[in-house]
Amino acid sequence: MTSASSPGSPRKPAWRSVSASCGSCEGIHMPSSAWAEALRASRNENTAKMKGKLEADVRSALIEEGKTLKAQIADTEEELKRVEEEYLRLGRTIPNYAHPDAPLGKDESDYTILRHVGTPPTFSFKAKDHVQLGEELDLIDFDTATRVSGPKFYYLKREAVLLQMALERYALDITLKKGFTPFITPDIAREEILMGIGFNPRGEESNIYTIEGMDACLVGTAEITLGGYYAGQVLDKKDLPIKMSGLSHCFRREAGASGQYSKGLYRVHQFSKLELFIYCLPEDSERYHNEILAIEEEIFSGLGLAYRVVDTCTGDLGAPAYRKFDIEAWMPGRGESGEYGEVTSTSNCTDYQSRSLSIRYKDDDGKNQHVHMLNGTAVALSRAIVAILENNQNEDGSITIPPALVPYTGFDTIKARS
RNA sequence: GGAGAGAUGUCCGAGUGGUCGAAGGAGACGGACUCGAAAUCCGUUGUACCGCUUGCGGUACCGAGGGUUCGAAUCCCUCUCUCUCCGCCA
Repeated sequence: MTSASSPGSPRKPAWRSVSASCGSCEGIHMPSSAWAEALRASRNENTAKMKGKLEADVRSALIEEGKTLKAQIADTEEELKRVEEEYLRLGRTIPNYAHPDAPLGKDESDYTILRHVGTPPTFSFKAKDHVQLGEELDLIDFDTATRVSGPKFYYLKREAVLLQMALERYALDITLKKGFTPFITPDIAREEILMGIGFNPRGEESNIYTIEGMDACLVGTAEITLGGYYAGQVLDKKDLPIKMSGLSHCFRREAGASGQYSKGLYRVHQFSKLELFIYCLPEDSERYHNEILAIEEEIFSGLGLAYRVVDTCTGDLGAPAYRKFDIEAWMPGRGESGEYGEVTSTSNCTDYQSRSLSIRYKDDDGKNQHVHMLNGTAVALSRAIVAILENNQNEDGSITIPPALVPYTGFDTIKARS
């Protein structure tokens, strides 16, 4: 399903955590559409015979023939529609290939750590987690949000509001310097777009909120709205790459997710995120994947946070992803005495999404080819706030603002409340 | 939200049931004329998919989706968008 510009062979879908086949369905689908086309050709031929003046009995014979054809076409098209739906449904269960260098493995424990950057801070006192910090400094109110909206919602208050906005602008400015066009996207998208990007909006395990009475969902990420932007279009080769940087709210059902590792702001139903998205030529996608990762690293190292870069294993890749890198920032309040927690994720989806969304460009021979599509987190605000609060806490209960954010916040410390 | 008008190819624009993939014009490209250019004249010029294959054949596409009919750009229904007027609103 893809062409990789990399040594070695792409990992076959067999290495993924799913199995699927629609070969048998294809064997029915192709002949059906050819037969429907042949019948339509007969109908058009029949129609063409009736153009001039005709004897009455010749005309009525042709009309009778047309009626027969009409019935056959109706039957065939009904069958074709049924087969086509099944074909597409099965097709969506087939994941992308995986990059030859992606680590082979079954689940998230089989990742490869590519590098560690920065040193986790040490504290001469017992470090608090962001939930406690947020409460003591009156920055985050989970309890009221639970009463007003439900569990896993939160109010940001006071300096936390300014901190979030500062982070947004700090990250946006970096992406602007890298040539990304800024967007604020809709927070709702049609189901067909969700499915084209590779999300399943329906079903028990879906992480997506659907909207009653509409064929639309709340987006879980701006990847959906940025990736849907050019759905159905043929792009000019000279306009590639297209680099977008989109801010949106993100809504996730997170059914069943709870416990120590999901506490506080780490896993919530609603957060804001600045997402990077690139449409490019197939031969360039690997290079741009590394570029997105480099921007993510620049954003997080610029905040003075220690992090590691993870190369996700084949079994833990989402269906559209050919390769995925995560950045995990050190979070002192996580686990017993601090652990790494995911703050960004960037995927090269090659032509997987562009095939289902039909996003193409005209190559030098005038043939339409599918573009490659990549996405990555610039900054997920809620998780960045977790990392900043926990890493920059002081013994007196105050929080030091990372110097890179001070021009945006206008203050350098969140003072302890007495 | 209410009333009315509209949506046709790169653009403008004709087309109210079969001879329409679609007149005419503009633009673009090729050619003639010219030392060259302009003007003029002649010709070519939509997209996607499929099959043989460098040309031809087939199918689909006149805002989108459904319907009527042997046959739909054309008739009917629904929706979307644009314009005008009224109402409402950040």
